[in-house]
Amino acid sequence: MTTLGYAILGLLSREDLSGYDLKQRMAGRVGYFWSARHSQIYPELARLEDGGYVTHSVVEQRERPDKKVYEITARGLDDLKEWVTRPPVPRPTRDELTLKAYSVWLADREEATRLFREEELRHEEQLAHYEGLRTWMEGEWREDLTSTNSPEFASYATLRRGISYEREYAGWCRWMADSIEGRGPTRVGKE
Amino acid sequence: MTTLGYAILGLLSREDLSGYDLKQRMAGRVGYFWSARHSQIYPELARLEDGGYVTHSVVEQRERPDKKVYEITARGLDDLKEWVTRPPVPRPTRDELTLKAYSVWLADREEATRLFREEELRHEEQLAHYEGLRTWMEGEWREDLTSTNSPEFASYATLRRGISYEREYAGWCRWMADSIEGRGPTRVGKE
DNA sequence: GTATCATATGTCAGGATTGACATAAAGGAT
DNA sequence: ATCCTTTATGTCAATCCTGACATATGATAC
Repeated sequence: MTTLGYAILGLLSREDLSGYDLKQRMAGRVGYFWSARHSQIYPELARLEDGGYVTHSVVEQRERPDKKVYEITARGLDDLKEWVTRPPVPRPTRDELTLKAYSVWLADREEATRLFREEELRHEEQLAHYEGLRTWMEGEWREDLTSTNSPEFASYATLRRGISYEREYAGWCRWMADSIEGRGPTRVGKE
Repeated sequence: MTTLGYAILGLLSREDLSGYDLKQRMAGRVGYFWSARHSQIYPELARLEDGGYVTHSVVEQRERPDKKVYEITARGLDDLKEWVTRPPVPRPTRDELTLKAYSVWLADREEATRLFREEELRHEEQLAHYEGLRTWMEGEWREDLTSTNSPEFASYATLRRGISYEREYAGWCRWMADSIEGRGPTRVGKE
């Protein structure tokens, strides 16, 4: 079973979805840290059905084309549960911007500053978006977030990761831009 | 030109290296955020030489097999410089542990706690290792780090990213483990 | 009427990456 | 003598993933 397979099962464990629905959720991010195109999703659904992890039923619609709605099986749910706590095999982190930083000493000062300022902005914007979601979740899901065995807690947990990830990334970009610009890093709090 | 190609050029811009040397440096990490196996490096070197980005000369050794030492060309260096400040096409972040967190509500409490504690430890250890390197760099390279157009600054910059990345990741894992364990997150400073 | 858009499902060629397989030279250990 | 390790260079099959191609329905816009 591939990681993508588990990503799909993770979504189907919460609600029944069509391939198109899955695509919508995975185009952005599943819990913000996995993504896939529909060209990968449809074949994977077929494999999952082959393996008995999901089943589908055709739903006829009046105002749209028919769709196949997928449902997770008992077997699929068992496999998903087992996978969740299995230690992931560490995979190398690949980050092109950080790789660029390794050769930044060769670059034009101004262009390099612009690059890291732009990236800082990108991550600040993503962070602001996530913070909005967080406020909404903390208001709407106050009760659900007290128990860690609710899907709401799990969604909130991945969002927390998104927030700390974007904050960290934006902070490093700011430090880079400040350093290259020559102003010396701006201190915001300690470190 | 592939990103791997630029990773190799980034190393060759600092010193001439053989395929084997490159493998050693990329097995760990190039500046900690790119990696490759030798099965990818050797063909890529051939492509780079084909494109005129590098040249090689055979160096005979007495106590070891002969080796091909690669050198970056003027063309290669120009291309590398241009690439450094070109905005990277945003690629989706894929993180299996965070994906697991999205389905953690299905998991056994104890097993999930153990998982995130283990991962916390892994990242703490990596962080400690990086902090050691940082102390060494700040002592050894005090002067070089004042100018951002030195390779030492670039190495230091990627290390900074490694440090903040690991600290962020470890912190999130701790929050996860604490939350699932039921002790409620341990506050360390604010946030 | 026709063009475009959102819904809906698929295939396929090609590139990136991994893990296994393969060879060879020299040193050190048993 | 034989085995193991390090250095050194390569190939190849399989997998993951992207981007392009392909088709169909019904709604809305012009």
